[in-house]
Amino acid sequence: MHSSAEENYLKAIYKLQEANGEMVATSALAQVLGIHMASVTDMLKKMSAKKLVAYQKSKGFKLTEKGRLAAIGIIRKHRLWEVFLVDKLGFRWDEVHEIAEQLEHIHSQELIDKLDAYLDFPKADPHGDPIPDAKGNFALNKSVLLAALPPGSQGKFTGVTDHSSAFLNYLDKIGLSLGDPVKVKEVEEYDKNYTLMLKGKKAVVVSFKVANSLLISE
Amino acid sequence: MHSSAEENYLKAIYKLQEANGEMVATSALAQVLGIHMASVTDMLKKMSAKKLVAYQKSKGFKLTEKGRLAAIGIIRKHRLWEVFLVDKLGFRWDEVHEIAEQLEHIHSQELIDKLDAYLDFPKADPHGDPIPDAKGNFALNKSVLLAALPPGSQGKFTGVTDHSSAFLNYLDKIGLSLGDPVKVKEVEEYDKNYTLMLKGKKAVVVSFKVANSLLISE
DNA sequence: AATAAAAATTAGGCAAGCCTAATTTTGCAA
DNA sequence: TTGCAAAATTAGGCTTGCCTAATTTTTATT
Repeated sequence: MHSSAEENYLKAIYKLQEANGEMVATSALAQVLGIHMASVTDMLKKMSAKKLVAYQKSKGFKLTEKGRLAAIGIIRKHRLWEVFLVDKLGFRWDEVHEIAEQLEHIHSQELIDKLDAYLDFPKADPHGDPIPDAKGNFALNKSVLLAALPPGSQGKFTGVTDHSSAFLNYLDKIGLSLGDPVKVKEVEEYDKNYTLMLKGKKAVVVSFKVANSLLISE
Repeated sequence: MHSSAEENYLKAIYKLQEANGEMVATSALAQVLGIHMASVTDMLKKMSAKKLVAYQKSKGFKLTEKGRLAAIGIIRKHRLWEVFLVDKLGFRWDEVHEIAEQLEHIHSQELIDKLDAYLDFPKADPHGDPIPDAKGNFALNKSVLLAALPPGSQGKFTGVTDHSSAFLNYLDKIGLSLGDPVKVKEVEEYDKNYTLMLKGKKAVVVSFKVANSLLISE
């Protein structure tokens, strides 16, 4: 079994690879984990020895297949627990991240299998992030950033790329929830503000920063 | 916040005090925690500095009020999670201890409050052990050991003092479940075997060892 | 190619929690 | 009361995962 520290490295490396391509730098990892580079070098040496990551001289490192599967397992646990916290316990979507960060390190395959079944095999967490199945496969979601859509486009709001409480609360405030239909009415050239039509013909104007944090599908 | 190691000490000390009276010995703690005495001495020095336990020269040590409340909080979490695992996820009563040992160390007061409400404020865990409320109070249960009852007595089976899988599975096998009525039909003087009448007029003969692990109320 | 800045690694340390071995303290029996 | 055994503590060490400071390697710029 892996330690919590190792699991946090695995998750962080996985996410960095997702976001920035193949190879991950020591400095990038240090930054997202909030620790010093020397510590990262240390830990990666140990994780290399365990065949969880592979170095490539002066190019960085990446997860091995073993490491990738372990990382997906942790992400699966995190997201299932988030669903539990919101759907069953009644937490708000901006409150669950820290608790799930702890729960994701509980070691019991049977627990996760039963939790998954209890939640009725959800495909996404409360922020729209996809949940891999027990075999590590994601039901692929072909969402795009709202900021990439031209005026006139429409679709369904299915995820966020900014998971901060501040952002999630902002969405609550303008009345935008996961699954809602969204139409891009107008894009102001000058400041890139987006005018959106929401459910119930409600028009809202959001900044590019916001448009760049919303994922749209369909 | 306390570390998992500290929490395990707190829980162990609490249980030893419950079972054997006030003062707890280094050796007893080392034994139940499965570690060496020197390690216990180390840790207790640290926990003393934090005012979680109080030494009494050459008499042993005991929990301070602060330590007692912390211990009860951990026991509360452990038992609530056990209820969740059995009632919601469908685990058997002999399977939940190890998983709850991990879950009890999750730090979030709000999580426990919501879990408690979600489970409808249970008063006992799947083994009949009482669950303290949010203020640390146990709804007192005045159960007695079956082995202390004379022939002819009857009551309800409300708890066990042996939590091993082997014992719990044995109870399943003879068809005895928490809450069932039990009557002591006969006690054999020679070998102290107990003949019990269970639900549906089923008679079973159990050893003294078994009678000594069953708690009866009412 | 020279060199400065950025990235990475090495070296040495620290706290938590455990260990073994050695020593001291305590308690009980003769 | 002595003396031995059990209990407890001290001393020194180890691993994990982090730290700072110093050094080396890489990369980018001129």
